[in-house]
Amino acid sequence: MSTSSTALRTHLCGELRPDHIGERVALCGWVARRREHGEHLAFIDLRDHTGIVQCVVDGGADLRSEFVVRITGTVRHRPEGTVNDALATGGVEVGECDVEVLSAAEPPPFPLDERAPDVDETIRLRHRYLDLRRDEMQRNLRTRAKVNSAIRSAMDGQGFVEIETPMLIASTPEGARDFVVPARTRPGSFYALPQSPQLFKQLCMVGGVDRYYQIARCFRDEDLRADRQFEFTQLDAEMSFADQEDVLAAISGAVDSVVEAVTGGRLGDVPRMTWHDAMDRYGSDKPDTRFGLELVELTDLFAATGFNAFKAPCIKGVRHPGAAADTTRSRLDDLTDSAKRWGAKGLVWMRVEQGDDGATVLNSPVAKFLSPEELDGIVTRLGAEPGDLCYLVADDWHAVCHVLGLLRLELARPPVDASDLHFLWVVDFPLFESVDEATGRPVPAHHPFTMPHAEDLGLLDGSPEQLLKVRSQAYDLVLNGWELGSGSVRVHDPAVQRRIFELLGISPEDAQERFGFLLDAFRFGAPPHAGFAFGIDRLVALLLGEENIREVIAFPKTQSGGDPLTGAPAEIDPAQLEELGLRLLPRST
RNA sequence: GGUCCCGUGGUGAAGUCAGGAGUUCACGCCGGCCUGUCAAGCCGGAGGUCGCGGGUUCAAAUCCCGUCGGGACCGCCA
Repeated sequence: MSTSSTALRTHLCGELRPDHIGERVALCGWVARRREHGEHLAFIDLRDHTGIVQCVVDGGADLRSEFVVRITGTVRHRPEGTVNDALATGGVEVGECDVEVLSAAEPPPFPLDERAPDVDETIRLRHRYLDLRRDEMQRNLRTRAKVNSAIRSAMDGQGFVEIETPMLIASTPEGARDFVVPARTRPGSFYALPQSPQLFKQLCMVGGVDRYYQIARCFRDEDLRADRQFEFTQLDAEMSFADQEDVLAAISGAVDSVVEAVTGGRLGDVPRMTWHDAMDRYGSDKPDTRFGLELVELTDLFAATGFNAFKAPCIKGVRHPGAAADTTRSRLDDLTDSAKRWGAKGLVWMRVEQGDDGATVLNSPVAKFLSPEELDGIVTRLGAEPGDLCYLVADDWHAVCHVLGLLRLELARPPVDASDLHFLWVVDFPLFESVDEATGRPVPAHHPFTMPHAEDLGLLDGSPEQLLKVRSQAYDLVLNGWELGSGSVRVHDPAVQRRIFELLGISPEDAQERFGFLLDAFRFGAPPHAGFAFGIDRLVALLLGEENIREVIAFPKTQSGGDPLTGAPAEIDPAQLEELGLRLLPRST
């Protein structure tokens, strides 16, 4: 069946070309623009999802913006000198038009053209059905559909089976805050919406599925961001009898298909970096490797320093080449404030200048507290040259990396750019991200079913310091500083699982209570398995050069979680509450 | 939980720092003119509780407090 012709139309607006000249066509669409020249002539730009074509109405036309019309006419050459190269259809026009109004329309509340991105986003969202008519949004929706399609064929081709897992599941206290749904049939009980299909996909492995995937909607009740919505979509996958390499290869295959479908290019070999390197050099577990400004280790230079602020377990620096001239003092003060908000005790900045004797000197409020050797060391280690600005932070390793990592982004992060894609696997995540000072227990970096590195298993019985050295078989996919997704090899050995639960302070009773169904399943023969999930909203946004995933979601929510179109979230009828056995607390003021 | 920015006819902006008549610009809208335009053009017109509430002041879009809405970020997101 043709994708163009229907009962009401023979062609789509954007597909008319000189090849069609002479054909009598019927087009349907919206009046994008009209140029009326009195009662004798009018130009109507007719728009559908494929584009715009100019229709010439002799005798004028009483149409308004966004009227839905059916225009029947003849495709013809544009007269000499009136070809419009800005339009794909600009070589032709539709003449001898009969116009039938299918729906009249009120004037749109905002311009549906290239000016729309400047419009208050609330207004766009309140009238999202109008926003979606725009080229850019049509492109985004269709690219997203193409991505889903590419993912499905890539996963199908690799032997993965698409399985739908439930949306109404039991809440587990780990991870993000759950969205919760009251259970009418069991008052006082609640379902939760899945943060991910994690446990179900592992059950699929026990169920002999071998390779599972799902384009899965996930829900997390945490604060929203440019790259985070309450509900988002992941490619979720799991493989049996597989290790990390198998998973990376399979996911790379899917991402490669996506990149090819969207850009025509190929993914190529995705570089890898250990988590420790990522933190050490970029101050982030999702480093944006499109630009330099790497963190430079300086700790040893200050082993015997007299400067109290630098008597710290870790000191690192960042060099911002050539930034001295256009970085004002007030900007430096702002950066210092930011660094403090990010958790630093302070931020040391140094302007690199050329001294009278030609030597490189550091101009900084703290320079007088540092020895010549220390200053020389900074210059040498950072490779500082006159005109540069250098920033130093002293604290423990985590804090230094974190603050300089954020500073690095603040100083030099390039805008989203679809033509400059730096994919990166971050591997060897630690099993535990920290040790809780109050309880002395390690805090898991991933979920508690993450398999440690085989050679680090012995450290599980060691000191807290040794525990923090345990690497896990967990890995993230990063693109231009956005975490696209993560995965791990799962624990399938009951002894290892018991030990990890024990370390985390999860008693056998707790474990049974929370994940009993999974542990039970594992008792009946669990294959070694590993998996991954990546966020499709984020991937599509970055591939399209969008700074915000709302641009690739048909009906997204605002930062406060509202939908200006439907008014969600909304109060519900007291009768509904009654039926659910719920009563509202008085609002706190 | 926190930091910062924004809110002015339907839309986008200027005006706010430094208080003085709802002032201005562009688009859109309505009417008129117009036979080759393409963000058509020309002429005329309508349209605003300056988000909301309170305070200061002779006087508030402008200053102060609060609040609502939007955005970016930190925390949070196993």
